[in-house]
Amino acid sequence: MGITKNHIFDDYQNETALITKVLGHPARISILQYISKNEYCNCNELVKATGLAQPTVSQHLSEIKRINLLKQKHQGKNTFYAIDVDLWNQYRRKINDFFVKVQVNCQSKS
Amino acid sequence: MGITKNHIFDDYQNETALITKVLGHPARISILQYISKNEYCNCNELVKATGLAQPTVSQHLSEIKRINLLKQKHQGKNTFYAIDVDLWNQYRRKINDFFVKVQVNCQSKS
DNA sequence: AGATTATAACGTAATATTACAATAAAGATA
DNA sequence: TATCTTTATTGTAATATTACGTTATAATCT
Repeated sequence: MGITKNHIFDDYQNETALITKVLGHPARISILQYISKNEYCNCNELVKATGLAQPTVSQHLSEIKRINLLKQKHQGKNTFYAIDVDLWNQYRRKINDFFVKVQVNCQSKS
Repeated sequence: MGITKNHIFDDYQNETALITKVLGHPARISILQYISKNEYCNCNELVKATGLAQPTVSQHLSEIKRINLLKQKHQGKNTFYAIDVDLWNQYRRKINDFFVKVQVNCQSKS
């Protein structure tokens, strides 16, 4: 149906999947790389960096905002973006922990 | 268009996105958790564990196979699944490195 | 004021994803 | 052989995603 049955999974599974889903597109990987190297860049820079049209970049930024990873500063007509490093680090630990847990489970069998 | 422009991104970006994309669904998180705890389980067990229909589980297994994370043993009518722990560990490092790189970039600015 | 710039929002086409019923295939069992 | 079991495949409906043209909004510049 194209619709995910989130209700049959637990919070941990849904949250883990949501974070990885947001990272699951090369444009968003590219955008995150660029913002990390150019703190408080604007949308136009990201358009140039990714090679995508402005509305497309804007849409990807919205996806990244869905998990609150972006800090925004408005200055005149510009909007500047930066990564929320604390949250980024939390997500890093969360995803890495998932990997480690699965790995430990596997290894306790062999 | 629903079609990702992979060609405008580099291999690193595409690979990172592909791994996270595969993890980006709660059913696949659930499946990986279950297989890790029950090495060489079969499809029926996963159907029970996830609460999804058998063809849906089969489809999710295919997605996970796309990045070669599953080892299969055929025994009679059964197919048993296990996680390729070495590859899993490689992917863990790859994704964690991405997180760390972005984080380091961010922190070198502040 | 009128033009320009930056970004978000809207609309929409093309494609992808999710989910499952029905079926197929292949081995096991009665 | 006929039936049952297990899993993959096919087909399909519903929904989501990706991408971008167009438009709206808001600020800046001439």
